[in-house]
Amino acid sequence: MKVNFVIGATASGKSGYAVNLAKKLSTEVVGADSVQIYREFNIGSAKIKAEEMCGVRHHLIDILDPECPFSVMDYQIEAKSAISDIARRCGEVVVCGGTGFYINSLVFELDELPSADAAIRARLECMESEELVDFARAAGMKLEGLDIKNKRRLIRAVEVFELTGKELGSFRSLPHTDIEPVFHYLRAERSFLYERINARVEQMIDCGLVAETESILKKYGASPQALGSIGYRQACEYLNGECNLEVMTENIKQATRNYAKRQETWFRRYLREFPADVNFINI
RNA sequence: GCCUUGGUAGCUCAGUCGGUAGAGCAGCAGACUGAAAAUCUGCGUGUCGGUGGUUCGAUUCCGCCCUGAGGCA
Repeated sequence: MKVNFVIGATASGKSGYAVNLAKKLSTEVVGADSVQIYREFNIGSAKIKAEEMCGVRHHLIDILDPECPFSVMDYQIEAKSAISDIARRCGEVVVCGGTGFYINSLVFELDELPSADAAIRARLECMESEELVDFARAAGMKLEGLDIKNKRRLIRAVEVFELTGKELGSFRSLPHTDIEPVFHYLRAERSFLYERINARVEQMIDCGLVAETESILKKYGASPQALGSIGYRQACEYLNGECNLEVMTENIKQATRNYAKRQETWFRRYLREFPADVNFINI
């Protein structure tokens, strides 16, 4: 099954491009964005507005309440089902988003790993990285190939080992799914992209990012995982009195630029595996 | 005009009891299997403000000049 993926760094103009492409192909759009999944995270996630959809139906945007946990596996299940439904009705499919990890789950199968286990994570979270390494060794786990300085990954690896008795690396099979991707990669000079990001952050703040964050905090507390994402995290710091508005603005711009760079690193490497299936669009 | 204090990496600053210098951030490059807008890794030559002097050797000590900040008149 052929699927169009509209990808690129944040603020590269994916949403608008995807709407146009979907209109041309008489089809619908599936989001691939880990924050836009959530209702109420609108301004800070640069979620497409109803009027900007121009009548094109969008899937996997606004499907969850803020307090619901969500992971790539959940994404894969939901997105695959939406994709086959759209393919059956419209023929073509457009997926659009900047979460490379989610895109990946549609192109390569995820191995049958256990899901996150809150109790195990809570227990491991209390340890320092070095303690975790000793703990894993003592449990008989092999550590080669593991990024032992990355606590979050280390915890995941130990979690998988405790639940299955096998190393995370031993699951690595990653077969292709039945999706044949065609990538539309939006790209720009780094400095130009950074200017667009700076301008968009100013816009988000003018449009009420702080008020949006405050309202989410009021309704759900600080626990929603998306509150840790760019924009919301800094707005929380501001609301906690940790910085003033100007510092918050600069911090959001900075974090967004850093993120855009990480996205480009991901996509650059990723697209090397599909040299014949990439349509480069310079913005 | 005088006094004090600063001028070192793109930015904020450390340091060299005289042997030409290093952190954080930025920037760049990279990793990525159920938290991924997350998490983590690697990369540091710059007339040490200018110019004279002392010295084998000065960014470091001394003189003068330029310049920022504060104070006294």
